Amino acid sequence: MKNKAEEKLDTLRTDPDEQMIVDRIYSAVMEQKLAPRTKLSELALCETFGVGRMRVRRALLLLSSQGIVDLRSNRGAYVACPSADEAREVFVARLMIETGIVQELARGISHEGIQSLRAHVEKEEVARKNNDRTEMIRLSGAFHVELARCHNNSVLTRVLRELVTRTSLIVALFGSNRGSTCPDDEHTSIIDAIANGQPQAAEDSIRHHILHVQNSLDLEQTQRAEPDLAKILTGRM
Amino acid sequence: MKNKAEEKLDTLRTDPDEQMIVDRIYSAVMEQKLAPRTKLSELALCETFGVGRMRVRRALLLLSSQGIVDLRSNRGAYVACPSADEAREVFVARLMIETGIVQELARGISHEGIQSLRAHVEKEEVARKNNDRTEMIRLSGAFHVELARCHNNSVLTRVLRELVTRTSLIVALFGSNRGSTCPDDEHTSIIDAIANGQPQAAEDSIRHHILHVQNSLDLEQTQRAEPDLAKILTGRM
DNA sequence: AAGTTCTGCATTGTTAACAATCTTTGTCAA
DNA sequence: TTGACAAAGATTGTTAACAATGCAGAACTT
Repeated sequence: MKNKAEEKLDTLRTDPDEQMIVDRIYSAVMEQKLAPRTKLSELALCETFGVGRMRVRRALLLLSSQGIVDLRSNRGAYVACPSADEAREVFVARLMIETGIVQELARGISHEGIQSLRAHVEKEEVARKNNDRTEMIRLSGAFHVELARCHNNSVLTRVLRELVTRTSLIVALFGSNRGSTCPDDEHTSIIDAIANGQPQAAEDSIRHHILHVQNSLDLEQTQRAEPDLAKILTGRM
Repeated sequence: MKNKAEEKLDTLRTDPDEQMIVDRIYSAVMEQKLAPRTKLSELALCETFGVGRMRVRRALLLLSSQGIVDLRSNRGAYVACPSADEAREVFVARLMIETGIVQELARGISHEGIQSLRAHVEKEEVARKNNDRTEMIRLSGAFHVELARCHNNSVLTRVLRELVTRTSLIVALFGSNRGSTCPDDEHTSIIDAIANGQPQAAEDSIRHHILHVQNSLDLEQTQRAEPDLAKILTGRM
């Protein structure tokens, strides 16, 4: 008989396939390769990932439960298109959670934590030098998830990953001109405050940083997309 | 042709059936009617809710993505059984989010918000007088979700709902003797601080309150359940 | 009697066919 | 030309059968 201690915990909850699809779509959204309102047809995803329809549908359900994808009955899955109100909610939640995280990190972070954060910013600088826009966008968002990861809290990490991804959608929708990536020096100053054990400074830095992103957006514009298209195409441009 | 303005937004993402199943299981866990490790067989759920297997499986997938249910490959779905580490994560997250919420509520809450909170505590008192244990447990948790709802932030509300529900599981697993329900006066003092516009007092109250719950638990016990059972049944009791 | 292996049953996972809905295209009438 | 209507095609939603896995009990061996 098998030893009780050898109980297998290898029975993972979600199949690798499924998680892979979810992760890939997450990444694509974060990197702004998938724009809001993009249709995600089941057939296309099946072919792309080489899996059956069931897996795709489960992945889409998970994505929709996290606000990354909108499922419309009998009409398919679309990359989510957050409203201005939803956008504000996301920023409020991010402010609350991220200020809390950096405060606590400043009160005591592991050495490896600091190192991984510095290494991250290093990568950002490289991407900037190489003018690798996709990588820059990806790393800008990932930095914030990395902060949560340093806190060693899987709940907060998961939530923050969702919020950062939705922020990508929001920037794509409401960004004035370009996908404003986080300026790298702001990340550095956040790390410095944490490393120096200054909770208040860390909180101020990240609040300033998040507000900086939010203020670069135009969340007040009357309407979006749909009417634009209609007017542009019916009117004489 | 249909008017553009009449666009139907009625295409809800999740079918009512599905959401109903999820909600019912959520409620049952919150009320501690569903204990951790309880098996949720597909057949039983199909019969209970009178729906097909697909709906049940989708509901279970959603629940598992929120840590309420564990899906074990080829072995079925079980009510989640959080580890002590996960429990600590939940409390850390709750402290961070809830202190943030009450602080901001204290800086400005709508009149209806205060009223709904007071009404909620009223209900708790009634349940207490009636010795309605189930209702007391339910309301104790719901109060915290209600705080988030007053903040008008659907993201935070959803996260907090998940955290409160997982807390029910944690209390069921690690509670010393009984399902310790939140003492009603602590809720009242939180509301008072909010109503009086005292962010710091509100934060202190809720921190004290959450820590009170956490400290009533025994998160340090060496092992749980499984080994106990083995020893009890193999040994001569 | 204890333990091991084997067989049958129950439950879950997957697939494929079918049904329902939406979108598009083409036709017709005003 | 514009609008409405209808049919064809494509996409999604659902169901049911099948396959695979795990579990429990019986039979067998030592």
